[in-house]
Amino acid sequence: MPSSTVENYLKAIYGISEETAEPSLVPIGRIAEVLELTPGTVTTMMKHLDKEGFIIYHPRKGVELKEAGRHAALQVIRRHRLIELFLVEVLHLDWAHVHKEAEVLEHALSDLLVERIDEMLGRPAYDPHGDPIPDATGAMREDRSRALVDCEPGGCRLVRVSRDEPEFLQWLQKSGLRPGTDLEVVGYDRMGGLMEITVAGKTLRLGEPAARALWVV
Amino acid sequence: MPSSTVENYLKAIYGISEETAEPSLVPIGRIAEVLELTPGTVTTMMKHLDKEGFIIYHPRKGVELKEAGRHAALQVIRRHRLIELFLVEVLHLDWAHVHKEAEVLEHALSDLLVERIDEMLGRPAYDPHGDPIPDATGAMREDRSRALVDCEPGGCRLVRVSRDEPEFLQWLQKSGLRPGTDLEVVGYDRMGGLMEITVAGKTLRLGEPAARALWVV
DNA sequence: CACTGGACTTTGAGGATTCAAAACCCATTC
DNA sequence: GAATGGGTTTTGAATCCTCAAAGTCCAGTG
Repeated sequence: MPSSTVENYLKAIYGISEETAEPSLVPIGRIAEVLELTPGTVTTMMKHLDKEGFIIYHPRKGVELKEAGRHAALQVIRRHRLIELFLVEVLHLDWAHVHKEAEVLEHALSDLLVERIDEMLGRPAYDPHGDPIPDATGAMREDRSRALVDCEPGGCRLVRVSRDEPEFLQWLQKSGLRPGTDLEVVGYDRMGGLMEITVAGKTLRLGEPAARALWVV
Repeated sequence: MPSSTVENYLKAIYGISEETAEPSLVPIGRIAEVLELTPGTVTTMMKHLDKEGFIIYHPRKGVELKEAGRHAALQVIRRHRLIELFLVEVLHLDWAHVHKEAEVLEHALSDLLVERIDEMLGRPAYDPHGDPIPDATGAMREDRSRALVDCEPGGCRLVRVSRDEPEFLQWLQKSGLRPGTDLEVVGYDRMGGLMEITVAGKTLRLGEPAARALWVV
């Protein structure tokens, strides 16, 4: 029932609200930034989403998702992640390129089709980037990973990658880094923002933005 | 590049122009009927499609596709038919229900994805309804079938079904009629509009609209 | 407490797509 | 040749989503 535009707003709001551990209001400017729209456009839509019962709009403060909004967002995220996995597993598309494809398809698949795909993939819990896939009710695994950048030297396993750029993902792949890969932190130079790790015997140096996008247990 | 709205107009125009053997101008009212829009809406869009170079708009007479329009239409039809086959073959959706699903997805799949699906299905020539699938250049098999309603008594093979309603398709399926099924025309009562055929030993009676939607060789 | 800067809201507008209803054109009829 | 009627076009308006730019609010500063 919500248009794909509305779905994208809700997904963005959900995503931003998940960025911080503490629950807090999502600022309008942040939504505008994520969706690459002007703040005025977002304000207009926030009033609309409030009237529709998806969010509570606190003028000049920000917005928060209501249950209906959270649920709609999780359904879109579920579709997105199932589609990504489907494209990789069944159609053998490249891990690095499925994101944009899924961004479109997540608004075009019927519930029946999503259910069929979910079933075919064996009700998977994680997508190709290591993000948890919500089940049909919206529930998903708690994330227990830490950002690599916060790790002390020692062994750990990469479980999630929180960036979407194909170039970055392709570089990871070439470096042997995929969700599931075991690695060892050699050391981190906080001042220089440079981390040294070992993967399959080879030594790699990561900049801080990269080390912040890799999540390990 | 054309919006999905434009794609639907072009697909409709192409479809109507294929209804008659002789090439002739496609009337505005027919397009409105197929797309369930008012004639005024269609007129507006025809001017736009003409300006964009997809068609030639002859006011008060009708429209004809230019090469760009024909090509765009065939690409959409290609996507539609490949998606239908994919849904049936890979996701095991019911033959009777894939049309509406494909109607949405045909506007959401990238060229890369279409190519991948085409390859996976072995570059198929026909979709689940027996309609020919254009190749990447827009070329497709010539259709040599005749409407069942025009057949003399004797044996023939069902190759195509030209209606989309799930109820009709489900009824066909229950009656053992699918593209590829051999059948025998027992007789046709033109006045009563009733055709009697034999399928796998069983006798079936078809009304004229049904006998007109079944195509045989 | 007045001032400033930054974030947010408002306003006016435009593109895409659609409708209802009035106006129009023209082949056919009388 | 004028009238009729059906298909087409025009007109005015609405919805959805978007922007630019002007206006507003408020936390923090001096």
